[in-house]
Amino acid sequence: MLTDRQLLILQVIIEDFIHSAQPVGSRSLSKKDEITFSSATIRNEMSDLEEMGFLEKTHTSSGRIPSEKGYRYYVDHLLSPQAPKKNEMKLLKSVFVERIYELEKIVQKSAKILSELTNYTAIVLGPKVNEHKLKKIQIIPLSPETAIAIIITDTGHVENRMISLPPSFDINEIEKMVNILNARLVDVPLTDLKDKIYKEVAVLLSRHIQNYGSMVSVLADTLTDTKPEKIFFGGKTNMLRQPEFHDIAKVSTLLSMIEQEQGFYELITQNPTGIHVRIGRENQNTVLDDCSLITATYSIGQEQVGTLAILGPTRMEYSRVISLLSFFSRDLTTLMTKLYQK
Amino acid sequence: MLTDRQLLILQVIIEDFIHSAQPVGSRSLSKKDEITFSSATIRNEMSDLEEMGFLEKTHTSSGRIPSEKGYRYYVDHLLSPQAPKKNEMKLLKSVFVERIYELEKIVQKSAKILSELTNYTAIVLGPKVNEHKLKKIQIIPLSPETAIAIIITDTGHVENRMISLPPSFDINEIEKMVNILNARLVDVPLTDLKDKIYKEVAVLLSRHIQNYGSMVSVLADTLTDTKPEKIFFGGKTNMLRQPEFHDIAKVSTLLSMIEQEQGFYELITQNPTGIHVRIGRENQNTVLDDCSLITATYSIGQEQVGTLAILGPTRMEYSRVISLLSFFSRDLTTLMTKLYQK
DNA sequence: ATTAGCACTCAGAGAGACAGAGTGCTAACA
DNA sequence: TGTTAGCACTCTGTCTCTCTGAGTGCTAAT
Repeated sequence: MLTDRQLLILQVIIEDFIHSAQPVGSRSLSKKDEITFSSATIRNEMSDLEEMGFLEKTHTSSGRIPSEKGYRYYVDHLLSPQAPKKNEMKLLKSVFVERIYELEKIVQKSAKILSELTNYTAIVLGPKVNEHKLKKIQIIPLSPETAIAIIITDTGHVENRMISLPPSFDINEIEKMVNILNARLVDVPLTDLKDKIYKEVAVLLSRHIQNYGSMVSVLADTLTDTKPEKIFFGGKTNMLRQPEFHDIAKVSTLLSMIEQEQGFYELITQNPTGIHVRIGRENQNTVLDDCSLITATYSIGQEQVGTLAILGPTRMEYSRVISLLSFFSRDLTTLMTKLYQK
Repeated sequence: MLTDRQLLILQVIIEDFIHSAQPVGSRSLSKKDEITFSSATIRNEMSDLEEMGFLEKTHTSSGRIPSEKGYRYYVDHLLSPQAPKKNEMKLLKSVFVERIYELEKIVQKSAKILSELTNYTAIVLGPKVNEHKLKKIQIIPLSPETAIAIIITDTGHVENRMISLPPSFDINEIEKMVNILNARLVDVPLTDLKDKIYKEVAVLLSRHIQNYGSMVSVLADTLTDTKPEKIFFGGKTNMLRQPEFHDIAKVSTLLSMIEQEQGFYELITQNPTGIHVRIGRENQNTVLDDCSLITATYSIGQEQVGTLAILGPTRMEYSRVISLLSFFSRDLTTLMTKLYQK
């Protein structure tokens, strides 16, 4: 439906606009090497492209800027994947050379590097904790009424939570209880803990522990109230560098949304495996009307565990970001699989 | 050296400017209830105050704004402490009514509430971890080469770190080692751990564990590489709401500094106990030239453990913020003392 | 010592002019 | 018939000018 020439023009306009942030006019286009025809011809084609909804004008006699539909077409059909440059690769790999083991630290560092490399905001969804299996439970009494429960998963994730002991609870029975818990619950996925506690462990505890009743519910609550997967951000204020956000009123709601890290969980987990691009209003959130979000997933073995995302203006360097994300998610998957696959 | 009338004028100008963010003119001043003399008189006094360095003009025929020296004088001599309002008090107290036990969560919530109450950026320095004493060490093997070390302090702080086991290390000896460590190191302040490991524990380990040498250094490194006290922020983007920062160029370096949380540790730990105000260039940091920082300390028992701080424009509601901080730090001290004092 | 009055200053808003970059349309061209 | 040259037109951004309002500083009167 689009001629080759129209495709070329659309592509060049979008790529020009991505770098200049200025509406692109026919005359400046005609000067480019890849364009061999005159500005008048370009004007005609532009006019057609506008009619079809791929381009827009900011005012009657301005140059053209891509519409959301234009970006969408560009992303779907015109992208030329470009391998990251040497020095970019080096920076990417730097996440992996340091000997870091904790999942969360790797994830955090990833967010930092991705944001530095792109100059956009990086959002990385950490590993899904509750699909991991229990390695060990520890309960350490602090005072007659309080104790710390520590849960260690097979992926090296440690979570700890204060619990208040039931008043009737005999502190000396903690060790006994912990033994029972460990004997029964090791290798159980975190999601199944609650169930298992009520179904199996409660009975056991009742045999050995006095006043076990209230303790069971405290335990069950504590152990299953696992945090949702943690989100890490990098370059939260990078949006300020984009010329389209040089207006405080516009950027401030966006920045507070980013600061509070709210709503991003749903936003970046909507997509299945692979790389996905959501442009402007496709995000279904007025705050993000001028933003695009690119998401990629990473895995441990076959199991998808997390998401990488880059949030930038709709005028985003799609091909660069997509390449970076696809390289990075592949490397991250390799690393994670090596480190954590059973 | 300043007459009562000059003091009154200075105070009214500052308080007016704090609320309006506009230069204050003689005529608008003369209309205020507390001012009984004419605008011409005020002009004369203003001129004197300017000569003495307490006021400034933005241009030759503008109204006056306070200088740093003016704010300083105001903070030192003219502040009228005002008790927080009922609903503010209620919000303040809300940190304490929920049954949260972990120090860090209390601290984090404090930052949030302080920032919401003031509309400025709150910075809260968490408890000094390494002055706390070791309650328990756990080492849990994950794979033949890696294990997790978990350190629990008497204040309920849990830290965990992956360690890579020396290749020659026999995984079955971990339990033995942990027992030795716990027998020797419990109740030792975190700061003294390294010393104690080399001086006392190494000898013991050498008797019971093969290849103890490399393990000792791994342990010592791991256990003493404690993070510095953690800093929590609230309202990181609140600066955007201040009219003096309605210019992106001005605010963006400030915001990135806040985002990276860098440099604030030194900034807010400079002061001894009590409430301190640093105004504009007193902060010794060009990025903060237009900002003021108010710090307060809180304690557990007699031991000072942390700092609360509010970062705002130099045109800050000093008296309100100071009152809030002093109330809050007192309450926080009470709570922490009750919860954690031995 | 205080105040009224007046000349002066400056920022900010609004109007008009102008250059530059762009468009759309028409007519000529290959 | 598709392409191009040419021209009239449009809109933005910038500059300048003017005007107003809010302010000052100074002087003379109270």
